[in-house]
Amino acid sequence: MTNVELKLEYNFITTFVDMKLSEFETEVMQLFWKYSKASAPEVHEVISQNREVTYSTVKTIIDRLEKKHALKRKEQQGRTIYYSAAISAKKLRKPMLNNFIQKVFGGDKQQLINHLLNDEPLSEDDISYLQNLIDKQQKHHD
Amino acid sequence: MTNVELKLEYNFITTFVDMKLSEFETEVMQLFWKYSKASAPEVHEVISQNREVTYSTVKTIIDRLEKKHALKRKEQQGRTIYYSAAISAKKLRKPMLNNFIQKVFGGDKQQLINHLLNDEPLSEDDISYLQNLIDKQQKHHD
DNA sequence: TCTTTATCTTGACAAATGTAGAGTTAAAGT
DNA sequence: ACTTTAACTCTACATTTGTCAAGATAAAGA
Repeated sequence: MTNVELKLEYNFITTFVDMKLSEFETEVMQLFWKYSKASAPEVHEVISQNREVTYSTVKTIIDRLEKKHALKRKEQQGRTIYYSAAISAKKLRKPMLNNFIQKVFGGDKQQLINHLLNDEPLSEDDISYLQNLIDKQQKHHD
Repeated sequence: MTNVELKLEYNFITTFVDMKLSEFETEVMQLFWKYSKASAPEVHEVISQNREVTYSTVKTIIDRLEKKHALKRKEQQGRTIYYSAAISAKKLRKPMLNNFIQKVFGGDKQQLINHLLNDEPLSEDDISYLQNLIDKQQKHHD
């Protein structure tokens, strides 16, 4: 997937770390950005609503995310470990989006915007949201 | 990466085929969408402008794309085989984008639009371009 | 306290992916 | 015709990824 350059600060020493998440790992991260904390059984529960997958599989993904320092243990209740995101959505999404544009749209951001707005139907909600964004930007120009 | 459902038509028989391209494979496809035909040495040449990679590696990727029916042999000049895309950019991008939104933005398209448009300030040109698109879409809803 | 149950840990494996060396062979150059 | 070169084919391999079963173990319930 994407190679995320993460800048970590260990008491005044700045280090660069590369984080690379797989598709499944990225999918799981969504939940931690949404809910701030979650346990493996909970994640399993949610993912299971979409497709068939065992607890073991989900837990393995979570373990790998922990090893990659994308998740950290937050607290424990009984035997249950609660994890939380150790890296923000924004930090990950930015390089991932750039990589996606590079690989799938040949680096042409406009193409992506085009595709998004022309080839996929926008809901009325999407449209008013977009209108709003534009209006805001418009102000900066006046 | 993404699972692309491709509808192929073999003399009146419609078949569904799943196509799954890796990141590198997707990257290589860009060139074939851009140039309509290219040889392995040419692709190698272009990719090499960005990173270190041997001809062998590139050729392997092309072979795999051929096996997946994403590329087809178009013509031969001497020993050199020229390939061309056997699937359109649009067909591939659509499911890939959807998958990306799902996995990276938790299915929230507006988040993506937000990222795209707020990342950098829009030029007046961008704005009028967008306004135009919106107006067009708006019509579909009325 | 003893049993049941839920959660975790460990180890494993096939398939996909990125990577490339070695060897073959057909063109091209001399 | 002979040699050189460029492109191809084939094989291989380490790593990553998705997947899970089996076993250990702690908490909860009887």
